[in-house]
Parts: sequence; structure tokens; C-alpha cells
Amino acid sequence: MEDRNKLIQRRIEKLKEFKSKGIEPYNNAFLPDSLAEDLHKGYDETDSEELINKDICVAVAGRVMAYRSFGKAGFMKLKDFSGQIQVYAEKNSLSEEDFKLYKKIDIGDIIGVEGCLFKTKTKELTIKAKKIVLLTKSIRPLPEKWHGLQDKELRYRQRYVDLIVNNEVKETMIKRAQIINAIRDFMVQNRFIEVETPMMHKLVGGATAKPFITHHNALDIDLYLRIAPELYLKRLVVGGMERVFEINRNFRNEGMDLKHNPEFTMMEFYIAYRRYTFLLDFTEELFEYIFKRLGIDEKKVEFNNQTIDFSRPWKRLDFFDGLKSVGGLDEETIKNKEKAYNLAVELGKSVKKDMSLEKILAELFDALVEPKLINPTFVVGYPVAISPLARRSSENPDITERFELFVSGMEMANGFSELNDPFDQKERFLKQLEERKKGDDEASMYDADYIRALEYGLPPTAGEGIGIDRLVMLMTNHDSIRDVILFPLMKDKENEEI
RNA sequence: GGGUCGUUAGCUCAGUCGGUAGAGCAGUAGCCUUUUAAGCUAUUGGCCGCAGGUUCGAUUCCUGCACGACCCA
Repeated sequence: MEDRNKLIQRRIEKLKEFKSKGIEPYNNAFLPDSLAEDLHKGYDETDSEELINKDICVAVAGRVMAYRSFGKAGFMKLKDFSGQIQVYAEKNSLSEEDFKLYKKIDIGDIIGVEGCLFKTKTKELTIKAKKIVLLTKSIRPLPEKWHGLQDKELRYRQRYVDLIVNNEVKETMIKRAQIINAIRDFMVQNRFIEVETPMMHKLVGGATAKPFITHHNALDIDLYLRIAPELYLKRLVVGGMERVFEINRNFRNEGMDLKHNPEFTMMEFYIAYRRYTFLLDFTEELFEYIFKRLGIDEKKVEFNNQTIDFSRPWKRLDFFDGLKSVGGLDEETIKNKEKAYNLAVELGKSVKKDMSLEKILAELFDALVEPKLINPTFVVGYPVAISPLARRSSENPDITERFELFVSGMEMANGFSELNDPFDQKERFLKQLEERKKGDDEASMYDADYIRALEYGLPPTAGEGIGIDRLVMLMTNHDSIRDVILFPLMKDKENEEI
């Protein structure tokens, strides 16, 4: 707190002055009885005379967002979590001490006000203050009233300031909460049980990603922050919890960009005695439910300068057909590894010679097909080689009963009929182990306990993961994941003051 | 990891073809009892991101670094 600028020093001086006069600058004894929003709802329509006659007196508390003073009177805008309400302070209606206090209030201070409602010349509902109490002295100046805080770096690093001055942030986060509530309600209505499985895993599995590593001192073992809850949720289905879901964080030790944050929120769910085809309809229904709850017109969802139509049914696109019809690949490239590899290199993809044809095709799909999938599209028919936990199709053993959902080129969901054959699963684990030995640190580890669980018997099951952050991006029209996460990960700056 | 752009007052931004920097808001002093980005008058405030180089002289040109935004991988 040493090398402060003058604005802060000036406010600290005020704070000291308050203390010396017996005014507590961090006072918690004031109890508001009304919220700004409720007052507007209750009395915005009441006309001036009637309002005066009713003599409605209230106590409100909040942060001073605007301060307009002229000599012996003035106005303040007080902001609480529900909204803003105007306060009128005039010399004749206040005690001498309170008026002096009012004159010394800074924008950003948190105060309590007691007074009665009236309407100004311009018909704005206002509280005429009888009593003003300083609740918290703010010693840092707020950003400019008109432009607010624009600097994205500061907005993410100091989200508390962002929230104070940019209302849009709170609105987005409220929508985020509403979306998650809607999902939860929908799942519960469908008789799913919400569970919490470990965030710290002894083995890496359930997805293809690099994990974060941490250490447990007492046991002296390394643990991994989970990259997916999948294997634990399926253990629960083995145990008879035939419909389970979890909404929680996953952690992937990867780069950050518009669509990736190292920790992100997923809803993963499993339902026994259903196939992946059930999931397609269920996902459509879930989205429909969320849109309805949020009051969004599902036919016209504005996102990233596009208008997306979520009318059901959504498009189904076969992986290989998509490579041809959307990606423009010919039959030969799809079957010839050499050709596919060369094309991938040409497109600047980081492919390796020893990659499987399927993995290279997945890269091509990523580059050529995904960006073109704007309206919601279920891609189906993924090859086995890139789907280590999905059940093989009974018609074609090289492909799986799996789908991914794309919207505006973004992967939104991934689901499949679960592989419940312990022998097949064991083989695929062994294959992953080989990949790992070859240096692929995204391959999963051999989970012997999971195999044992499958040996007890996992009923036929369908499971899916939905990226919540991306869903919120879509429904609040933000093209950056950082705008839907309250505290996105940021690099430390040098010389942070202590 | 690579490329482009950015970093100037508390905030939002100008600007300097290389000669010690401006505005608006905020702040301070004064006037003002119904304002709405209140108004009027006056005024304080800057290691021009950090380090190095070129130069008589660098906030400006060059290099490196840090952080960020965007694009690509």
C-alpha cells in the first residue's frame, strides 16, 4: 500500500478524516429493507401525488455509481445487486452531520440510505434521504462512467471492477446460471441422479488430453486433475445407478484460445438400456427446453454474426460422407494414407507419418468440414481408431456408434453407445498404452479397476458430454470463452504489488 | 509454437515526420435545492509497459523481453 497515486491517497485521507470524526468507514450495522428493482416494480407506475400521499419510507444500501451535487442538494445513483435507484439528498431534510457526510461521499463508496419515495420533475422514482450512513469507504477510483472498463486484460484480471461498471457481465453470468439450472431440472425430470465423482484421479482416462499433475503428500503419490469423469460415471451405472449425470469442471493441460480454457465445465450423463440414437433426440429436447426456459427463439439464435436455426430435427452427417460432400475429398484420399497425409501437411496440420489414417482423416475433418457446420449438425459414424471408449457398430466393426454435435463450427457435445465388452475394452486400453509408450502423452492409461467393473457387467448404456461454457457462449452470443467464465486463467504479470 | 496489432494520466482515448506530452471523464477549489454523461469558472495529475541499441537528444526509430487482443498451428 505504499506507492499509491494521488486519487487513492486523497481517498485514504478522507477515510482518516471520517475516523477522526467518529464515523466508522467500515460499518456493518445498517440493515436495508428494500431492493432497487423491487422499488421500481412497485412504484414506477404510481403517480407523483399518490406516491407522496402514501408516504412510503424505505432503507436501501448499495454502491454510489453517480454523484451529481449542486450546493445544498444533489442526486446519487445507488446500485445494489438487483439494479439502481436514485437518491436525493438535500440540506433541509438531513441532519447537519449527514449532510456533511453526503458532501464527502465519493463515487464507489458503499452507503445506506433511509428515506421516503417521491418522483422528480422527470418522473424518476427517487428516495429523499433522511439518513445517510457510510458502510464501506472505497479508496480506489472506479473507471470512467460512460465508457466503463474497456481493457479486456483488466476486465478479466479484475473481474470485480468489471462487474461493478459493466452490467452486461452480470447479465451473462445470470444467464449462465439459468442455463445450468435448466439443464439440471431437465435431467432430474428425466429421472437422472446428480452425482459428484473424483476430481483427482490416479489414472488418466475418459478423453484424449494432457492432464495436470498434482501430488498427495500423505500418500506420496502423484494424482491427475481429471480430464473427464467418464470412467467413474460408468462405474456407477455398473453399480445400478442407471441414469446419472454430473455438472463439473474438467482440466486439460493445453493451450488457451477463444474456445479453450484449461478448466472448463462439462455436463456428462449416462443412461442404461439406450443406444446413441436416443441421445440425438434427447439432446435436441434438452436444447429445446433450455431455449424455452430462457425465452430464446430457437429458430433465430444470433451468434458470432450468424443466425443459427435450432429447429428440430437437426442435420445428421456421416463422418466419411462429410469428408466428401462438405470437405470435398475424393474417395481415394479417404482410403489412401499417403494422399491424406500430404493433404493434411498442405493444410498446415501437425500430422505425423506414423499416425493412423483415421487420425489424419480426423485432422482433415477438423480443418475442412467442422468450420462449415453452422446450423446444429450431428456427425455420426466415427472410426473405431479415434473412439477408444465407444461401442463398435454392429453393421460395420470399423466404425462406432458415436456422434459429435457441431454448431457454428464448434464442437458442442460428444456421445456414444458405451463399449461394455471388457475384452474389447482391454484390447483398446492396451492399444492406448502402446501409443503412450510411443510418446503420445494424450493417450489414456490402463485402468484395471475399470476393466474389473466391466467384468461385473455394464448394461447397454448411452453416454454424452456437453460443453457448458460453449453452450453459454452460444446462448449469450459471446465468441470468447473468457466472457462466460468469471475468472479465466491469465498469466501472472511481473511486479504485482504486495 | 508462428504471425499481425496493441501497451501514453485512475478510466476512455488523441499525439509527437526524433527536440521533456494533450482531451474528455474522474479528482481538487469555487458558484449552484429536481439532476440524468448535470452546468459554469479555475486547477492538480505522466519512469509514454520494461531493458538495451542508434542519436547531441528516444515516448517516437531499431532489437530483445513481459503482458494482452486477434489470426494460424
